[in-house]
Amino acid sequence: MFRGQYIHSISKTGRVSLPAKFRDLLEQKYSSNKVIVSLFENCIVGYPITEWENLESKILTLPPLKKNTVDFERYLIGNASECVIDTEGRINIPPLLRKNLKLNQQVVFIGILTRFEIWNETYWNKENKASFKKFQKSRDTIDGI
Amino acid sequence: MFRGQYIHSISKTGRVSLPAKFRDLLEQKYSSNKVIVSLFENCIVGYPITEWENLESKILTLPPLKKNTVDFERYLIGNASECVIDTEGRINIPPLLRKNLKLNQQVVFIGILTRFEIWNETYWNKENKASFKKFQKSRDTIDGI
DNA sequence: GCATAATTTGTCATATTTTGGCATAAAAAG
DNA sequence: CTTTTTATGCCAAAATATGACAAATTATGC
Repeated sequence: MFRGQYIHSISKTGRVSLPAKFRDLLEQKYSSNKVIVSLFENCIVGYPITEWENLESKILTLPPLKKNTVDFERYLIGNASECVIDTEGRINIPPLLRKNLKLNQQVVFIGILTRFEIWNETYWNKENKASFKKFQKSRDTIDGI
Repeated sequence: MFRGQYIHSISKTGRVSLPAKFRDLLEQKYSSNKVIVSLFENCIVGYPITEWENLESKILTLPPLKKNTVDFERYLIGNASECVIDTEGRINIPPLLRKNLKLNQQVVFIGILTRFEIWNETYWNKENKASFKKFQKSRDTIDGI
């Protein structure tokens, strides 16, 4: 499972190292050197390819031309990109995602079970403050825990 | 699967490079250098031939003289056109589609699983702003995901 | 039906971007 | 403190996007 927070540098071309623990997990649990990244709220989400394909196969069962489906797909798939992890453990974040989220200099990786997020450091500091309030609300309304 | 966004230039004659990832997919998964393009909402949709034929065979099961069917067919099929991908990876967008959507200078490609879209950049920038809101609505209302 | 003009297509050339991999700095582990 | 692992700057090589132009095709007028 992905867990924890890590701060890394991102290059001008959008290249960034994955945290070593994430790489180990991808290699050992998922036997894969690929992840899919997409846009989600104010950050990037990254999924191991098998986890992402699960999601896609569900999406493929939706009626493909209905407005609701297209709106959903256009955002989540339209912002997605397959990233190959190179021999140095790095991936490239596509230009438009980078621009959108102002990813330059320092970014924060956050592991969340089957996925991870990548934040602009400044955005993350803000979000993290708001995060506690959101958590307080959700803990009481969430089902099954 | 088609995924992600790419900005490309379109020439005065309507010639435009497909994103390299799209070309690779067409070659490897679909073994084809042809796509079908048509009009959809405020953009062009492009399909690999086999995916398009899937769609057509579904359409052929509809009651052929019902108003709803004819309206649907006239638009989607009536605007469709086959495009051959040249050795440099480019296609030609037919003049009427180009005119209709004001495709000149910069266009945006958006990959959506089995198909892709081509937008006038300015239109897309507008739509993209609305897109996140639409996503927010659809993510909570869509079934099974 | 033929000659000319207009448009489209094929191919080359090149600027730009992306990728691969070495080398070193920084951090972590022993 | 030493060794190992990890992160990242750097540069050469490869891939990509696209302008330019000649050849081929299509359209138009006589």
